[in-house]
Amino acid sequence: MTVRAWQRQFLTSVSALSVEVGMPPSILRVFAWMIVCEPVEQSAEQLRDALALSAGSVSAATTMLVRAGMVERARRPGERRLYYRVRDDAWEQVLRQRIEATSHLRSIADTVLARAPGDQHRLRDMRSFYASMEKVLRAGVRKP
Amino acid sequence: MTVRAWQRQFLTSVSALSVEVGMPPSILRVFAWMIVCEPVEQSAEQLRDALALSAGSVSAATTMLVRAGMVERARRPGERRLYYRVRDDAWEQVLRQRIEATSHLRSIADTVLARAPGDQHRLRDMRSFYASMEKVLRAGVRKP
DNA sequence: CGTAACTTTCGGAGATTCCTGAAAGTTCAG
DNA sequence: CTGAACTTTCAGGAATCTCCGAAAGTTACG
Repeated sequence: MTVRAWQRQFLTSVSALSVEVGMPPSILRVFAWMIVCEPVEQSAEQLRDALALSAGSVSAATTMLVRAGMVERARRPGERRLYYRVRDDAWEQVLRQRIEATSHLRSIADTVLARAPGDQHRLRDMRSFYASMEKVLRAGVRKP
Repeated sequence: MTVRAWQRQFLTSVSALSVEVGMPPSILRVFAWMIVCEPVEQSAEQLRDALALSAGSVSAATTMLVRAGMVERARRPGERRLYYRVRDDAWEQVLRQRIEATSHLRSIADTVLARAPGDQHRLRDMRSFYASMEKVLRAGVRKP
């Protein structure tokens, strides 16, 4: 399996974001590869070869991506190998997680506001930011 | 300057997010403190005392927060000290940066799509996710 | 200017993270 | 049930990150 130039470019562009996304490069690389690989389904060994990762890293990455709902496993009858592919609703999962994270921030602000005396102008700003963000994102779920 | 229980709770809740936000705990703690501190304006020394940080860490944190547009410096005439306070438009800056990041992801997808042959169903999904995200966020800027 | 008050820079220690490679665990064909 | 193929777990090491503290740099008053 040879990695083409445009695929390599995609891999590096995406894994460069590992720090801002807060994910290990190897996991980002695996997911990026699964977006551009051919064929769509890849075995752990294919991932290992294409990305020059150890078997352990591939296992950790696939486990994590499956748990996050971005990737799904597929077994083929009469084969020991597992295959992985991007889920159709992968991006909905991403959105869901963002909503969750936003909601969490808002609830932190809520909780502390309930305990804090006085004006708390700055805290209220924070809460209304995340509240409106949350609303906007949830509205984005229902396809317009 | 004594840190109250509700303030401490806020500090820990926020700094617990350092890994998912992708920011050092100390910077997050400084920003969190600036949201709940009294008085609103704090000198570097006050930050140092309240958060038990070294002068160097406080300096790094304030520099970073000022550069990110979340915090502003204030000088007082006839005083050597610098004071810091949360900017009124701090959260607009956060939103702006999110839009930027989203737009960047979309443009990565765009660029690679232009170079990739064939169907690229998965890449197009990614692009349209970030494109619609971008649109939604930009709409969120104009206050409803 | 000189000095005192305050802030920033910078080298390095300590902690954490990420990845590898080997060993153990699973799964399926025979 | 046995053995081979494949996957997961885990300890360890390298690289990175984060923070501290001392020294250098700034700023404002006398």
